[in-house]
Amino acid sequence: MSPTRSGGRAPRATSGAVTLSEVAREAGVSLATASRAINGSGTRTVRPELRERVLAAAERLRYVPDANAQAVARGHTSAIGLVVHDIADPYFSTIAAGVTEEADRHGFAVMLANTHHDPERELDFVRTLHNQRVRAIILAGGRQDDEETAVRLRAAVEAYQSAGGTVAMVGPPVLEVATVDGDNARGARSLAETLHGLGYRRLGLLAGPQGQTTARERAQAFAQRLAELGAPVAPELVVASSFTRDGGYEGMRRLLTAEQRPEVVFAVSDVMAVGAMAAARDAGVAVPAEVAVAGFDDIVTLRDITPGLTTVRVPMEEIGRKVTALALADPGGPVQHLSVTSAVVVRDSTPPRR
Amino acid sequence: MSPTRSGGRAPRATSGAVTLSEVAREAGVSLATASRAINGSGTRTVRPELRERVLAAAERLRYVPDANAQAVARGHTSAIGLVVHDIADPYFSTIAAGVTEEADRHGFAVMLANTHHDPERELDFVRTLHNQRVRAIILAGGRQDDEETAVRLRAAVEAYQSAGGTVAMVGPPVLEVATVDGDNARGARSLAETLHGLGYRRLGLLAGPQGQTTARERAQAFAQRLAELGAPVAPELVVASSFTRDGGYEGMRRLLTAEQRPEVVFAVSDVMAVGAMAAARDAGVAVPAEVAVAGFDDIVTLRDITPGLTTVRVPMEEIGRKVTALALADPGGPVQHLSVTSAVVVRDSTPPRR
DNA sequence: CTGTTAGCGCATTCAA
DNA sequence: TTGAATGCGCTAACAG
Repeated sequence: MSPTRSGGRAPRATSGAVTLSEVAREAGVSLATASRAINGSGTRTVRPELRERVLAAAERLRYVPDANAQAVARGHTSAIGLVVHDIADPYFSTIAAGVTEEADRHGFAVMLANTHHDPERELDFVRTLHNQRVRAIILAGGRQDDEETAVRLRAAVEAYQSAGGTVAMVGPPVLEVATVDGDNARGARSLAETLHGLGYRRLGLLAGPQGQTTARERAQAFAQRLAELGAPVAPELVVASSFTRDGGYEGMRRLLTAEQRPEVVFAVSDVMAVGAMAAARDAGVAVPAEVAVAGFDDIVTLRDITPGLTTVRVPMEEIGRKVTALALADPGGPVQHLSVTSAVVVRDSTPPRR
Repeated sequence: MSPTRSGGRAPRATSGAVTLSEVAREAGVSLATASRAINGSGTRTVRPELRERVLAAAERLRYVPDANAQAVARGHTSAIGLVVHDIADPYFSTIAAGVTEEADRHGFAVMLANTHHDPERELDFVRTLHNQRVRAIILAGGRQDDEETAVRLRAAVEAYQSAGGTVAMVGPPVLEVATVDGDNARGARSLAETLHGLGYRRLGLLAGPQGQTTARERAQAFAQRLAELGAPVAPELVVASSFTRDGGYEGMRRLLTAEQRPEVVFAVSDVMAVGAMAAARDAGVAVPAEVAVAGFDDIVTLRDITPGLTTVRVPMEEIGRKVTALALADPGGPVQHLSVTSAVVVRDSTPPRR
């Protein structure tokens, strides 16, 4: 049985997968040598000739290493977890694109978890990802302030961390966890200044779900800056709703029934803004002639709508890349907090007033 | 050392993760019993009292099972892989939403792979997912006809399959692999009929990348049906381009320079249609007054644009759910081929003509 | 019903 | 440089 023989067909592995020891046997070397030849981690201590032989055998047998077994043996995996509220939402899917890209660069696989805005499922997923022993977990949704589950979530996160996992999230800096800030507060302030500068004085606010950090940050910073500028948002012109198209639609409907209609409405996300514009249209109120509209995010898919939507550009893909880089950074170092830069983009939906 | 004692703090696992044997010791039972108590797979053969004790110990120690070790021991994982061309594209992210939902129902984690339309990376990802030993791989992008890599991709897929993996894809039925058809051909034919019925006779076609099944299916069926109806698309009014907003933009620019401008332009995706509308706008050509536009997909985020975009609604989330169900179906059964139903949605971008 | 034991596929230490 | 042996965390026969 000369090991170098290669005429016959590859043996049919009845059990399905080919194992390293089969490769070793086929190559006529020991299991250890085969292991070293195939991944050569660290010290490459295997004679070229043997290495060739092993690689050839692996190729012939269509050997594919078993990442699970490697994980058990090595004590760590090559996967990270990504938790989003709604992968169908362009905001999150764009972040996801950045995450997969960066993870790819580092040779990591990405496990995707979609919570559908359910804190309970977010909790479950942290456990699931812990269970999968992912090297790091990225929490892309804004924190929810639901005290109920927040505490349990924190517990799950801590359990994961104390087991050696790294956590990174998108949002304002918090202790013990690396963060990438989306620059929401500053962006919202800038937008407030811009609208004020354009001449708007009576402003409406579709504030989104106030339990969510992202929405609240944007809404609060916006309102605060306006107050500083001497044009505070009237309480009856602030409406909370869900972070969706329908949330924007319903919110706008309510705003349009106010005794004094706002001159401009700021929706805390582009998706909501689109809903708001639809509501105005359905109500026979012209945008921007009768009511101007502004959003937040600068979703790519929405850059071509008419009238062009004034918004705050958030570099979502960059956020995804950065948060992944943090998640994969040396666990030894200090907890890092990065941020990106948002920028107001003025388009036709908010023409200069008076 | 009474096992029931519980006063002290949970032992600090210096190595990070808590193992099953630690739980067993803490509970004063054997490793096997702990294993049975915690997952009770199949026959639940453990006395309630002991079970309680084990569960309590696990809780106290914050034990989280190691899915990798379980995978090695059991011989299979509880994860599936999803390969998409571009997760930031609403088409794919919505399919992904359906996939995660269904996978979740079955207790499977989802590994996301984003190819960025690169066939080479698609190939790599199939290997990576094979390497991760995912139970099934879902190929969500349309097949590419690039002979070069197509052959290698098929080889990788076959290697994965012969190792026991299941493959399911979105697209027209092909051998050896479960498929869910997006009803592209029928949808495109219906749209052709609809536009013809509205009075359009000179039609333009933004055909997308002809190397991709999805785009080609839509374009071909559309053109063919129009030919049958006696209104064939003029060759100079067919332009191939990328499956993106910019592809639609550039394509439309070219169409607008034709000696005889088309009455209506069908872009094989909504995203392209939006680009096309932008191009018309930038060229000072009114939509739909001077040129009508139709798309395909009925992307949710684009349902509120003005003028409302006539399109073909594709139930992407349903596709995601179904293809996942197929991927997770009993591997023993015959290869299944499902399909979903698309439907033409007429909006303002294609008003009746003459 | 419970414990003992033998792997699962692979990495790695320790000798040779 | 190479091989034999050990162990990773867990499941699954196999005996009691």
